[in-house]
Amino acid sequence: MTNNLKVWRAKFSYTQQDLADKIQVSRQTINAMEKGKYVPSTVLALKLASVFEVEVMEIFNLEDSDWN
Amino acid sequence: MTNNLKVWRAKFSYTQQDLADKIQVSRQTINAMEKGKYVPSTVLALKLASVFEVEVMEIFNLEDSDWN
DNA sequence: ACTAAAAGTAAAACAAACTTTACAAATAGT
DNA sequence: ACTATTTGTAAAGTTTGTTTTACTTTTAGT
Repeated sequence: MTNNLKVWRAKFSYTQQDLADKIQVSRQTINAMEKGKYVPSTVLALKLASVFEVEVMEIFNLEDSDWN
Repeated sequence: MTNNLKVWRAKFSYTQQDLADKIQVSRQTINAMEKGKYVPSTVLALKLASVFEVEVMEIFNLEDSDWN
């Protein structure tokens, strides 16, 4: 799975800390997400979509490898 | 967070096992999700959305309590 | 160049997702 | 009613998400 978190965050001029506060996670969680270090929970995905007012799929995308 | 998994699954006449196979998890994982026993990963949410060809938000919805 | 803010990273600890096995309860078809 | 299929549930175990603390590196402003 890939994500455009960094792009959306830039678009809103939020720091990682700003975004972390908004969705109530630690800054490291935001950082690790942007770095693709792990797959966040659906609640986090929905919260991010809510913050940026977009669909989840505009932030997160499945890769072919997710189906293997 | 709530979900309409059961409704979507019924709409497609899939058994829990069918759906489990499609998104490659155990049947118990599907069952537990439908029962709201835990929050699935974003990969699973995206796979379900893909199977049912809908947006993630048509299956999963945030509750007010998710923001507290 | 200096400084402050932001971002990257890492390890330890804890919480939660997900699997496996196994069995009981409910549902549907004949 | 009988049987097969489907669903519910539970416990133990493994894996992975998330937090906390802390330190280093990068970026931006003056």
